[in-house]
Amino acid sequence: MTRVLCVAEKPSIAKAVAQHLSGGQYQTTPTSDKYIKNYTFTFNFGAPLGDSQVTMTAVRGHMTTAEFPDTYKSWSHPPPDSLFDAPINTVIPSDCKAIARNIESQARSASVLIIWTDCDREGEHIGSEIRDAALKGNRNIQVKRARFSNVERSHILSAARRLVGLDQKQVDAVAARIELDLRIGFAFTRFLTNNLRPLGGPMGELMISYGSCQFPTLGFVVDRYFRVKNFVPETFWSIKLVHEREGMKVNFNWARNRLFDRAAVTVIYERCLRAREATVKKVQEKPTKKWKPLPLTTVELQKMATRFLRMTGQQAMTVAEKLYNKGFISYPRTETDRFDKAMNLRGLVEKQFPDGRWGPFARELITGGKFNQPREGKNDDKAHPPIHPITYAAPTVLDEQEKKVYEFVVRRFLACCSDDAKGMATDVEVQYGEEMFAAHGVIVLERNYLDVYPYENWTGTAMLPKFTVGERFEPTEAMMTEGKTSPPAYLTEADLIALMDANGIGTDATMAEHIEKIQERKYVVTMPRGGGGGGGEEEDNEPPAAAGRGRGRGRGRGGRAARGGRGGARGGGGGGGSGVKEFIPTSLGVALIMGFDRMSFEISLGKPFLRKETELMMKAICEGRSTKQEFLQRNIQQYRTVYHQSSAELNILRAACRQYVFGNGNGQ
DNA sequence: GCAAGGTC
Repeated sequence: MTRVLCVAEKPSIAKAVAQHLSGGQYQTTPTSDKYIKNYTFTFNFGAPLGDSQVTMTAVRGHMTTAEFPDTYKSWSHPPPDSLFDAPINTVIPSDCKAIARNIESQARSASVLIIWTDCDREGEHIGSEIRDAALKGNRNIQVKRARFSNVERSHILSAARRLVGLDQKQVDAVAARIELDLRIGFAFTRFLTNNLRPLGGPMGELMISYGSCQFPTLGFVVDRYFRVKNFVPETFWSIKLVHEREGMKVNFNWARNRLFDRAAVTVIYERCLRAREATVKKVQEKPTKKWKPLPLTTVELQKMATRFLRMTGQQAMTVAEKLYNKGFISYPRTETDRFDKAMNLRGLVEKQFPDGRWGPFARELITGGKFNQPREGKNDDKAHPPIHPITYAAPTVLDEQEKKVYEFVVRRFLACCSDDAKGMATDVEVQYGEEMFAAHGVIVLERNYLDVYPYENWTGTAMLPKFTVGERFEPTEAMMTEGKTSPPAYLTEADLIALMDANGIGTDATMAEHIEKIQERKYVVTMPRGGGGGGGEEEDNEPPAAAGRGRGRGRGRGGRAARGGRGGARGGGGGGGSGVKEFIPTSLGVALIMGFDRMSFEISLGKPFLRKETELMMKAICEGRSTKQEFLQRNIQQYRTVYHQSSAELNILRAACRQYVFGNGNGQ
């Protein structure tokens, strides 16, 4: 019999795969790592391996770490820029030694190694770490890799019979990223801390770190801060048309919405009044629907948790991990928003029958024939399915936080397996003078998923009275109104996560960590939205992080929110008690970003472009269009130039710090 | 004392 060693990325996968391959007939042996067990069983891999004696074990994510030699311990000499070409050692940290030894010794008695890490880039690199540990124990071991994207029995069995090789290109791409992040992170952190310390104040004590993800994250917060601060309200005018019929008040919206020219609106308005009557030009009734949500990804979970569960993204992830480790929900780190067609979703819905809150809804899906296949998003990380409940967890076995997250995951899943909400939309268009006005109404006919998913509602739900094409009527009310544009709102955590996601900053597993990091470093603070400071509308000179703004959230896109009517911008739902927090940079955070922005290099460290480029170059390595050597040569050279230019223009950075942190001079 | 990425 062939002797085969299998290694997964985490203990839970090792167990699940062992279970499927052995049909439950396996033996368990503990290792010297408290989380990792070895499972032994027999399995027939088909040709060429055939009947095999298998040991299945795992690592716990990356097993090695990159570090500089001890001679580079000092922060001042050799100078930080020596880190751009210092040697790098890849070592196994002490808490991973037992894991490596286990693989090494198991490899001695095996002739084949099969790597069962996640099928993403990092997984491929972890696979290479496993390979290296195994080769240390057995130089002749044959290395194979299983490709699988979920732990369904049939999928695992077919993956075991279609083994492939490790993809060295992906391994190289990750190795290049690791090396670059280490060099630039350490070099710039030492540079900033050393050179800003003499300024005193907060810089005298704090560590000023730089990281390829934390700086762009800070950049987003600072960027929005300035868009709020520099916002200049503009006055606009509009025409409001109201008609009462059958006891209902119908608001017609002006097709031009609003104009920033008072005289023009006055002329148009007077023409409307002279026409006296409005004519109905179009009446359209058509079925409409509100789509059910997409299957749940990590990014979406974090966004929803910060909006509706009063948690930070980080807290939501910690709780989700606990639920995962207890076996209640699936793996919480995924980019996938489509379920594999082979998955037995009905079975998972049935598991929710016992619940008093959503059990009846789940039952209706299955026994009432209301089950619908979930929508399919465009993302598939080929490593994990969307987040979904695995088994039923009674409320008594969960703590308060776990209850909230579990409830959300279940409701989201049931919503996905339900049907879109359905309604009837009515559009009425009228001509008044030479201007067009329109009213829109919706009647909800079937709530469907909305019944189990309270995080959404179908607003704007209103019935319209009967109108007939060609009829004329004298509007009850026609008014010229004045309003002011209001500034965009500060970023919420959900906004920040969305920006990071869109710009490729961090991964689903690390975004929340970067957000924590820039708070820990005192680059940003959070404040309750609408709270603090009394929110004087005209004040514009408050220092960063000094006061919250009493503003409702803007409704428009592109930061141009408007509220019509005379009252101007007032409390549009952001009032106290919403629990939503917004991110505001500290004076230090502003100084760092502005300092780099004002220097004369092409791409500022505070912008997301460099990191995006890194991401693209990693892709290029994976696709064979570039190599690790080329990546490192180019990037290190680029950052070295930035480093030396930053040294040469240190006065600009220091001036920005004096300006924003101490309020001295204009910093130019 | 420094990064970002895995996972517990």
